[in-house]
Amino acid sequence: MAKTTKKKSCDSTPVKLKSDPTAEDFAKLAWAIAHPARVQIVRFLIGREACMCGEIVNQLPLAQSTVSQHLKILKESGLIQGEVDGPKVCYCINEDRLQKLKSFVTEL
Amino acid sequence: MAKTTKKKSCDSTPVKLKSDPTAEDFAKLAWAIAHPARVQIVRFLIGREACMCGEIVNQLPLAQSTVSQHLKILKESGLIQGEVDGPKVCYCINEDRLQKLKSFVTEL
DNA sequence: TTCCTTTATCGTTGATCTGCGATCGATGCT
DNA sequence: AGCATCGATCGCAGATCAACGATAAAGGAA
Repeated sequence: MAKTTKKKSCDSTPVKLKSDPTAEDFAKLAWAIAHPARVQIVRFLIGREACMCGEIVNQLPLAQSTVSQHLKILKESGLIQGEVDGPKVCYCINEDRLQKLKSFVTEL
Repeated sequence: MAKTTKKKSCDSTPVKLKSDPTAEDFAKLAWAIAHPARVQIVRFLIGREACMCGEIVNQLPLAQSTVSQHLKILKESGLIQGEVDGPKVCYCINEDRLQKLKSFVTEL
């Protein structure tokens, strides 16, 4: 990806698009919620403050393994985090990361 | 399930999350900007108010066909719109749709 | 008309996502 | 110890994405 095949003219316009290092982070956060199930998971977690994985599974018409995958994606984006509590895992929102997403969008 | 297990605010709530139309719309908008190139395109268009496709192509290290694909995705999400102006196409932000995305995120 | 420019679309290749069942690891309980 | 439960991971299928080059379609200029 991004083999940087240079185009010909580079200064035909007075404004140049600066290479945004934030674009990648923005895209990553947006990607995390770019699926209806993950939107619902995030909303659910925000409304519940914290809950177990099994509870989330029960709220969605998806298999446990599928929900676990979505949770993994959300966790990798940093939007949520999970704490092992005995045999269970308690998930909750990462407020800092959520705020980051909000600022990215509002500053558009 | 629902075994009166005294967890921290983790009791069973008969709230169903399936078939949430707003979650789908939210996910669609999030998906539109879930790629660094599309983030940059959107930011660029917001800063420029309106510009031609070729101008966007010159700002990105991507082939013209690839950029056209991204523009198509953004157009399908409703986030941007293009007006045919002779042989060129003038793209601009759909403010209503952008506002919709912002409200979705801020209301998280 | 013929040519040039601008943009969209086609066709391909490889990578990634999504969904599921099955299974494994870890923990708690009896 | 043995067993049940919870959650993560594996492996497979099908679908979609991302990138490119090549080409088509549409309008302006010569």
